[in-house]
Amino acid sequence: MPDRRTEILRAATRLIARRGVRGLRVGELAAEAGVSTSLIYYHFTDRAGILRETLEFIGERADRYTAEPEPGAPADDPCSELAQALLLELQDSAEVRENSTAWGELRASAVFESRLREDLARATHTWVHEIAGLLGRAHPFGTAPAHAASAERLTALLEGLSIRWLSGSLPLDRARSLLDEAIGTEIAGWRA
Amino acid sequence: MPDRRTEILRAATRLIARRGVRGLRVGELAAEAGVSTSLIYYHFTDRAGILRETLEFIGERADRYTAEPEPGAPADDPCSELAQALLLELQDSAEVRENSTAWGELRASAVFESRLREDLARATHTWVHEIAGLLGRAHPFGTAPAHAASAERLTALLEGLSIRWLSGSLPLDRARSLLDEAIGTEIAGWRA
DNA sequence: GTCTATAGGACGATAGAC
DNA sequence: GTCTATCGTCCTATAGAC
Repeated sequence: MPDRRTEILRAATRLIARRGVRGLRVGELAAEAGVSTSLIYYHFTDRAGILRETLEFIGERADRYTAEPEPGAPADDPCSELAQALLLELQDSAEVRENSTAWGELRASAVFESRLREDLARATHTWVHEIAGLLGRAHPFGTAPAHAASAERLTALLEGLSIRWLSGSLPLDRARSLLDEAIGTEIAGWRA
Repeated sequence: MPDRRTEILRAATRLIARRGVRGLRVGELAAEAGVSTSLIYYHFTDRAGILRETLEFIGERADRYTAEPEPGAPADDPCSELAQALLLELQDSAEVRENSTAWGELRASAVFESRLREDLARATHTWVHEIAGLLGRAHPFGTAPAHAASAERLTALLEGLSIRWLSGSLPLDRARSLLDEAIGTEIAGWRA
């Protein structure tokens, strides 16, 4: 039973994914959330504040579905568990597309708004750390710095492929196979 | 001796790099270019048209400094030539930073504006093709599809690292070393 | 906490002279 | 080709009732 505030943040995420940060209109957000414009300003200081809090919201939501184990798949092998965790973000489902689009928007916005940067860096670090943990379980003999470097490369590659997909420069299945190969290459690198 | 039109495009690139596509105001662009607002509308159809043409401009300019051989360095080895071509885009110089920032902005904008997508896909393809060509010279025995895949991965990784750098989630030297290692890994993959 | 109504300003785009 | 002046709209934010 989410409160109004959370409903507004959810609506903001949907709207940012649909129209972009630049296209987010406070009035439109009110309509999407089914409330009045002034209620938005009751709950948030201003438009920039909405953006900032939406980032946190997206960061938390992204953590949730990355951490969540797949219900249908067994995925006992930590190596394929890693592959799944990353490939999960390159899927043409409404939720993933929405999250990826919104995430990309906020990443791009942070280049120009310093207030967003700190939160974004923290969320990024958390994500990289999670992937590094999976890598550690997939290959326990690698060193922690090597896992960290691989995790940074793989997540940065994923973001790069993701925005190419969303901006129409790369078909989804091509992005998936490129990422899949990169995962293999990173792991193979340790065995050498 | 560039004409007014080109001056406006240059000013647009500067401004997009400074304030983002979202922050580009036609009036501000006029001031930056030292002309009147209405002259902008004489040379371009509307705000979206300015954005589209600025993308082409950036694409051409990026080609130019990627293709250009370094004046000081010998760089006979095609392998280090490749590394240079990619690492050149992760440098804290005004020109690179401006181009990378503007490129990232237009990439992000294309997610929501279909008119931008075609140009962007073409510019991306050209870039990937150039890098694939360098890979072909660095390792003539690899297959063309393998070169293409590596080029796509490396350029996508570069874009991912670049925006993390620009958005304050990754220090520049860290981004450089991560990319450097990835180049080594891609090339090592063929030898195996 | 939530609404209606509106102030106040910024911005894209155009008209028309030179 | 380039300017000055301005229109009309859209949008953020607030005032004030309930």
